[in-house]
Amino acid sequence: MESEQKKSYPPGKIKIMNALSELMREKDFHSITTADIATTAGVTEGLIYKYFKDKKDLLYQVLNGHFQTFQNYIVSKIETRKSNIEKLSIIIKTTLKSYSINRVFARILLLEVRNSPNYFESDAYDMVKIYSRTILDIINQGIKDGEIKEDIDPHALRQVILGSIEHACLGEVIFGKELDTDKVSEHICNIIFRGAKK
Amino acid sequence: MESEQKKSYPPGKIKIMNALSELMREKDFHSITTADIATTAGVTEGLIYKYFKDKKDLLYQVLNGHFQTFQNYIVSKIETRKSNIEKLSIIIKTTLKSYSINRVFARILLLEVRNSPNYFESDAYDMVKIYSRTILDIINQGIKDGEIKEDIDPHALRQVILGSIEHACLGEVIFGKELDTDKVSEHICNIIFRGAKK
DNA sequence: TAAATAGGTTAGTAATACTTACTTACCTTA
DNA sequence: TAAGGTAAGTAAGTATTACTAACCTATTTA
Repeated sequence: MESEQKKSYPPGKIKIMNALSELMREKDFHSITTADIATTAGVTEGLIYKYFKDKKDLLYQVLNGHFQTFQNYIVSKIETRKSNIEKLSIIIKTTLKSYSINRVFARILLLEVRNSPNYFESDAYDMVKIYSRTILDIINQGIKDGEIKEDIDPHALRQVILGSIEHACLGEVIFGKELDTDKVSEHICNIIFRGAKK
Repeated sequence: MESEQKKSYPPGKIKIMNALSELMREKDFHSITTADIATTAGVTEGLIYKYFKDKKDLLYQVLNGHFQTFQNYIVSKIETRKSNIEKLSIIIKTTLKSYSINRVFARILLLEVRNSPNYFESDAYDMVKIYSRTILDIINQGIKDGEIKEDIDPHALRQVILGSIEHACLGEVIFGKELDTDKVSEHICNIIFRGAKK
């Protein structure tokens, strides 16, 4: 059920990371105490600080662990397609699905890390930048290939795509609502690519 | 310079709220201590708990204060317009501008409150719901009036609109970047209403 | 065999959100 | 005009919690 970490990490470290992951399904990060984490993991509080600089570092590393799953899932889906619009559609659908499958990941990424400045110097954020860059590249290629209108601002389009995805997930992440990712992504793509105006 | 609160609040309460507001321009909520707030306000820590249930309640009330400014600004702009598309465009532009002018407000709304469940029972969240409902109503009216395609899902369109706005502000809020709100909102509207696909 | 290293524990400490008991000043209204 | 009530504010805590330092013990390594 748990166990995303396959690395040759010491067992205690894995237990700690899984414990936080588990607790974050119910509570927000700030109201989870280090004592909580330790007892859930079945280790002592002190051990947390053997493996993690501080509580936030633990959060970032958990985030990074989930990122692996995310990246693999995304990459496995895009490559085969030739059309850039199709690629973007796949990214939208796949990202939505990833967030849906992996809600703790979504919760950390969308709600918990963004308010602490040092997150933006973390490895996890580097991965976000790569992901985000990928989208921009596809957009630019799409404009070059004549699939996307040339009067579209690439950065703006990326913003609309990312914003739509994230906002669509919020209800899910915050209230635990179910989300029909196929349907929602279709609706979003419909709006973004074909436009809402008659 | 400060002073948004005109209500007949006791002076200490106003000072406390303004103090938090001020501190939040530089730090994130969690790294601001109650001692910080008290000294900045020129009162004692105890007084905070005379007027606010806890630190988060203070945050929510500050948010509510800023909401007043926000609502007034928005409302003053929409009413005169007749076209629904135009109304939505104005909302996008005006919201972006509001966030830009009032960054502390944006920071609280987009980064700080969403991760604590009891925010969603606060008065502040009720105002968000009203704002959000307004957008949905305009969309539905737009479909009825034949301005917006009838195969568009109203909730999805709202999500795209809100998501685009919020994501566009993130850089601003997190990194303090400047944002050309007129330009950005134009780009966003261009994509959402006319579509990105050639 | 000595020593270093890895995995883990115990028992703290400092900081910080929040409380309780108290003071002072102001406003009723009888 | 004085008593009583209340609103505004203070002082001095307490309990919780993130984090630390020193210690233990087994297993590898030289």
